[in-house]
Amino acid sequence: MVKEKTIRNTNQRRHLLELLRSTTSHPNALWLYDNMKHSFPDLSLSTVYRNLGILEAQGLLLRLPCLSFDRYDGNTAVHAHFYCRRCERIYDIDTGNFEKGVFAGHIGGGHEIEGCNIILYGICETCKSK
Amino acid sequence: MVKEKTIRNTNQRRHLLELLRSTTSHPNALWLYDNMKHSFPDLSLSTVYRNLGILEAQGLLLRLPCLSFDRYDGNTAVHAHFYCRRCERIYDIDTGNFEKGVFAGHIGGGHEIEGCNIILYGICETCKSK
DNA sequence: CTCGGTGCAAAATATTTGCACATTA
DNA sequence: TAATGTGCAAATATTTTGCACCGAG
Repeated sequence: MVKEKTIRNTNQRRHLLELLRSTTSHPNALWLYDNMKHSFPDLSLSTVYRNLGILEAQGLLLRLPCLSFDRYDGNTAVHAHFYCRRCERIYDIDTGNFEKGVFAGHIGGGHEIEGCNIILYGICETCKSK
Repeated sequence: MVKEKTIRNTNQRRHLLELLRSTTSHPNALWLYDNMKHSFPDLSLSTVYRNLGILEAQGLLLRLPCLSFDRYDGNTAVHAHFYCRRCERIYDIDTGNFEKGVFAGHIGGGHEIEGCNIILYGICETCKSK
């Protein structure tokens, strides 16, 4: 048995989560840092990053996987991607007409939707069979 | 009328696209750079980045928006996101039971799917009405 | 011959880590 | 008081930019 680390309840982390819950603006680490400076003048950005990581691991927040771009695909047809969190491989997934549902107005509110990215994640077939 | 820039057809860019089309591994810029070094010993990483940008603008490749993480959401319920490419705001989108389709096995191949991120993009209601 | 493209170096951006000190339980 | 957490500085990692030269059209 590996001993679990005790997670302490620090002011900084509690405040960070409250701040994040008080807004719907999906801020980044820097915004959270700036907005905590009033209450914690000595706050460090690394503390924000570390606590975001901890809160994420506890399932208390979501990290949005959608805005920083770094891998490329020569296949420009509409398709989804499956990301294996074990081997980090990315697979193309044929979605058939699944995306159509999006454009058929099932979801989307009043926004003008130009496209849609679907990223599935989990453990891939290859890793599962090991 | 603004004069369009002529896009030239350079060896590096042609080769880059061929390389990207020859693989399904969704490489990043560095991988592409490394694999082009044989043919272009003097190649620079910036050239790779610049050409990826050009090819993307031409619709000849897709940039995957799924692996580098930098914005956070205090709402941990299952929901999708809408990203406005004009104002860069992110909106929460209630998808009702839309995601269920994913888990119902409509798509996914043989992989073990743990979750699913749906990111819509376009122009938001507010920007549209300006 | 002209202007877009390239390589190089430096800058900008974003995130992580090592370490000594502070704080929680 | 024994870890865990924090601030700071430095290290990483990734992408962008300035500039002089190169080369496609």
